[in-house]
Amino acid sequence: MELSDLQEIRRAKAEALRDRGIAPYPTRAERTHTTKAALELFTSEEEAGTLHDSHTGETITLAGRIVSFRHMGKTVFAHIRDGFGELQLYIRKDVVGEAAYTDILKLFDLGDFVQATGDLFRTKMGEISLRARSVTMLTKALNAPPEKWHGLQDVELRYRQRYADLLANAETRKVFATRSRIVSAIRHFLDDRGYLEVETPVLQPLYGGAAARPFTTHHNTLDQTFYLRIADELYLKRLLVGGFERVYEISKDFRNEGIDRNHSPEFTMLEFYQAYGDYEQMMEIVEQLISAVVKEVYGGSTFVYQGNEIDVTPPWSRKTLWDAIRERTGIDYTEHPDADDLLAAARKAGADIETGTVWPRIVDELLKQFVRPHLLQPIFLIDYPLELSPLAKRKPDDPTHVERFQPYIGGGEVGNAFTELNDPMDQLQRFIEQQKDREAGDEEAMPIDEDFVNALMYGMPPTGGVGIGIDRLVMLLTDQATLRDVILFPAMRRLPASSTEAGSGDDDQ
RNA sequence: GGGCCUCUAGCUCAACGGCAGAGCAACGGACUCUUAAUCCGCAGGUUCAGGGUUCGAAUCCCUGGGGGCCCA
Repeated sequence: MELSDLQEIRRAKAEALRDRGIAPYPTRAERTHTTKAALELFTSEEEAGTLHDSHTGETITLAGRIVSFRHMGKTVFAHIRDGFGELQLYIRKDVVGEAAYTDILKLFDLGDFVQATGDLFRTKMGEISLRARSVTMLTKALNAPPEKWHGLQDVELRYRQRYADLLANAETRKVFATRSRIVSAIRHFLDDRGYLEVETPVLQPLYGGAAARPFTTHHNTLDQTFYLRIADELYLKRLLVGGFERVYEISKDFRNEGIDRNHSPEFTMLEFYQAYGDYEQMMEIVEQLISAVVKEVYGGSTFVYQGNEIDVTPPWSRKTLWDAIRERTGIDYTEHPDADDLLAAARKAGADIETGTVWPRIVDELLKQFVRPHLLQPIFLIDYPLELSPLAKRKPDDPTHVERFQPYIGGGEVGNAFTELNDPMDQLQRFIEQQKDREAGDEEAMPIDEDFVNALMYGMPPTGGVGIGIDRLVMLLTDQATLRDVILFPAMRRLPASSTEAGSGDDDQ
């Protein structure tokens, strides 16, 4: 790996430190205070009137990255940033000593991690600062940070080198900190309600639980094909057969499909299941869950997504899929049980759908093209056609539809839920129907999972289940337009060999 | 998979057929309360790659690569 001129200059500075017996990468830091704790210390002493000659009496040590550096002759002002904030260092030649001062001037750069010891005071401009008695190197950075005012703008670099994006752009740091709070709030919500967090296989001998194409891999010792899970559903339901009443899992799922602003091949899913529940109860829980999360992030029940104010106060409105499609297109899909017939009606209404599309997918397209864009405020679309939902239980009064709902917020689908199908023979029949779709060329149709049917034969209690796409929820709550902006390291095409030193050509097949 | 856009110094961006430039960062210097510090000086390029058109290409055309947006 060849160093650029700028990197070479910094490497030489690290060497210069070493030559003088100073470690450019010392093993340990001796921080006594975070920047946040230091600011609090000063403010509380100031308020209590215990400052000595307007300085704190206590000597403290801060550690952080140099993010600004202003040299004024025999004085340097610099800001360091740690994980809690920033604080200004005031470094005087007559305080730190001539040799150390020269080191700081000549050998320290923007981006380096340093440690500074001294006491706190306010500058003439009123900024709480550390009057440094010593400043020492913690980590010599060889790469200069991106431009200080504009940050890192290049989207490709922001994704490929997220570390540079994070260190340059406060907004990016904020998005991912919020993401963490969201996930944490979800766990608290479910833990408080007696849900057990579990872990089910990522590598599955048979995939299922959703309509999608899987990633396929191979276990050498077993000499067997495994699939990366596309959903957790069938394993979590097996746990209800085993007697757990409430379980949830927050996990990475993988779907081998295109990448766009709403799809990532690797994404995070929350699924939770509740024995003796049904979709009515699950709707109430979803409303409460989302409200709790919004409250955690925004402190209230409203937020703005892409310019639209959204209010998640329960109860959310509910509308059958049948009504929603009829209202927007005038099409009553129950009057068109034949795919060709429904396709003709859909096209007449202005839908753009390929010839040969199977009936359930036509209904899905009508939903996507005509209904979804209007669903800004939270709403549950309920009662989907049986053909669209092979794992959901039929409505008692209408066996052509199932008890299923999808929550929509901000024009996007954030989840999927049903009263779970627990009749093993019905489930087997649905799998068989899926198999027919598969053979007809629908690559996303589910394979038959006989072990799952066997589990249901032991009996799964009436159950309500929900899946929520965490990434899409985070998009909404951080006002991001692209899924990639809420995923730390989004999947990218590998760069041509020279820069990545890619392993032996593994891109054939 | 298709259409459109994009790739220039470490970073942020100009130059759009006629000498490849600025700001930040760097490097040398002045400055002991600065806040995108200021001031003086200096250096920095395979203009994504390859080919073509042209007296002359970062610029126009073709092929390929990376990325983005829209569509499927």
